[in-house]
Amino acid sequence: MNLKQLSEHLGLSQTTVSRALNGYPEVSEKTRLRVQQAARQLNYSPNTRAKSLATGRTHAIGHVLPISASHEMVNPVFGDFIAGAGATYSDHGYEIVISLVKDQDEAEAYRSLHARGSVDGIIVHGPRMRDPRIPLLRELGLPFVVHGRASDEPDPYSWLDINNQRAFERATEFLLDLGHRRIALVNGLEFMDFAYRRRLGFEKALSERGLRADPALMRSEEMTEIFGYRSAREMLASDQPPTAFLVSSMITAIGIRRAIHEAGLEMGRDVSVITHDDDLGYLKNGHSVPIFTATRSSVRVAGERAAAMLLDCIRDPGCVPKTQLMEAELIIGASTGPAL
Amino acid sequence: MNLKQLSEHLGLSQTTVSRALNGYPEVSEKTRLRVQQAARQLNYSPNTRAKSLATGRTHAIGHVLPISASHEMVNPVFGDFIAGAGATYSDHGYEIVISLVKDQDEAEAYRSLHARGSVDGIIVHGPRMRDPRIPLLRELGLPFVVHGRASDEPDPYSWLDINNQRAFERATEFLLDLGHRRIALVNGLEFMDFAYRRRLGFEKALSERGLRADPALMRSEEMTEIFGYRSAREMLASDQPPTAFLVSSMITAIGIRRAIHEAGLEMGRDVSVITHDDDLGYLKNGHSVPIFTATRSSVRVAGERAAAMLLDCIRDPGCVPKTQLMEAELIIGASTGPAL
DNA sequence: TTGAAAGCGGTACCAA
DNA sequence: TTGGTACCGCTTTCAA
Repeated sequence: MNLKQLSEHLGLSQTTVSRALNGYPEVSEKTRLRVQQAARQLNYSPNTRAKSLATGRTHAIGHVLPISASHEMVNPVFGDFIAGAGATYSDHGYEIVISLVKDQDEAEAYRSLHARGSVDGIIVHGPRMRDPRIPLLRELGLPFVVHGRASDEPDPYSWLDINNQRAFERATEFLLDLGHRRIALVNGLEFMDFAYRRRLGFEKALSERGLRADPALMRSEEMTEIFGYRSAREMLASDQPPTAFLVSSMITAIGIRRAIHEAGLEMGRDVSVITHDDDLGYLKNGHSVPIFTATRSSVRVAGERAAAMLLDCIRDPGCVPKTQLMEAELIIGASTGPAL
Repeated sequence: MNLKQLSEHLGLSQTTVSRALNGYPEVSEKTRLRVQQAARQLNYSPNTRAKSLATGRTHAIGHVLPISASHEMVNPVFGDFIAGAGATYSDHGYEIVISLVKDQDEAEAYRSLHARGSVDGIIVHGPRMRDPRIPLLRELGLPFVVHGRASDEPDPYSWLDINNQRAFERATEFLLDLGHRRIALVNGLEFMDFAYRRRLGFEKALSERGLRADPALMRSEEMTEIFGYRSAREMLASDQPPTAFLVSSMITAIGIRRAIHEAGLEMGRDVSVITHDDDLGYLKNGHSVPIFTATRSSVRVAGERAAAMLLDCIRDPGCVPKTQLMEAELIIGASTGPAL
């Protein structure tokens, strides 16, 4: 059922039917009602492709995911982020288009997404400290919101970020308060902005107590499980093993748990582990309660908000860049969820 | 840059340029080369919306994710599945459209996706044992492949599934071999097909040793963390606590680990845990090695294959339904990844 | 081997 | 308040 068929069925012109369905004021209430009813009854939905060709709006948002050639896995927080964003989009009649792109030809992906006219706007995931995608998108004139930040980007742009620095600062302070002095930082690649900021927070907390970060206890790589396993195994085998681990990813934490286990140690008793992106934390010194920094539900909320920012920005093309910094829910000594 | 501009620039008709770019044989090699070069140079990409309006093909695949109103979280395996599917799609010039849908109005979502003409085919996620989506999609004539199966569906349809029954059967056998007799099954909702099959496997392994599943050790609910926590806490506090847990989701396993920890027990020493969907398993009886059923990378491969099946099915509209059963990589006593 | 022109299914301007 | 019609950017038939 298309517009032509519907209008013939009603004995009206396509114009009138289109107007009635899209809420234009110049159509009489009587006809509008008749048209709406018929549309519902005959199960008419306008063809999105035709609509976007005519209007120049696609009503679709692109999410471009860089996939590193080496491990090809998607960051697990992505699912929660997209769930939040998707809820906002569908409230406003937008679709999500996902583009998985090998990181070497990312710029090309944005260019082509724009040239082919398949999206009205873009959410940028996984920003680097200096990220060429930002000037590129600006040049293309394609509205975008960055999930995260690019510290070295001089010009303003819209972003929404978790306060990574503060989260790791607080987690470090917390471990210091418990008496830990040898705290390991198992971080992501530090050209990624979030990882850079997390290290800043870690170092800041230490230096404010007059301590210095020990390079032997700091690792930075792509956040795989094997990386966590190797890092923890090496550090635990050293002369001065860490008493606590601060970890950037739940996947990496799996490897760390395994190394701890293989070393004959017990988490929470012999070694403490705090993980970003929602995993169960284990603390020594009598603290058997879970610790998170950044829960899955807060990632979802981040998705909702980023999507709302982007839609605003699409609606008002002259809008000035907006920014939003969310504090991570660092839950210490509390429960993991509602109504426990 | 659109086709008209490009053709004017070349002094050719739109027809010829279109033919040259789409590999039609009737255009001379000389013009084809000239056209291709100009297209590259001027950064021309055909507008997807116009193209799909003209051809009736959208070159987009829909992935509809049912979101339960209660917890609104996306199953974490989805990210890996979509990564695999996306790789296959982009090799063939297809886009992914994600639709997040509250489970009550799912049927409507498929209808509208079809009526609005936004996809050429659909991957169905999270099938129930009897799933109304399958007859619906058949009726709509929209090509689809089910990720999973619907046991009660009488007519043939295309699916790709992990052998859930066999995976849980093997994991149960393994625990029985280690001497476990009180094994808990913490399962997903059993109207979901995968959960039903996992229980079958669990029960089969027990009954083949002349044992019967103890209802007190079997739970089935939506796979949240809190569900895992509560289930494990209750069972561990009973007169006859389990010595091992077989768990359907890495998220639920987080709650179980927490309950074990709070009970003053240690995983791998006092209690064994084996989790589906890639998490670290902890085994008592001297087995400190990791155990998985269904790794993240196998989920990725499942995505690749399901996508390939769907594309086949779109290319050949008269194709008969195809099916594919993948054995879960049940890794016991082996390493978690390559080159450990 | 090339081009003109009629769609694909809508929207939106202009006229009635 | 309604309808005719030109377009949006591409494909495809038919004619040259």
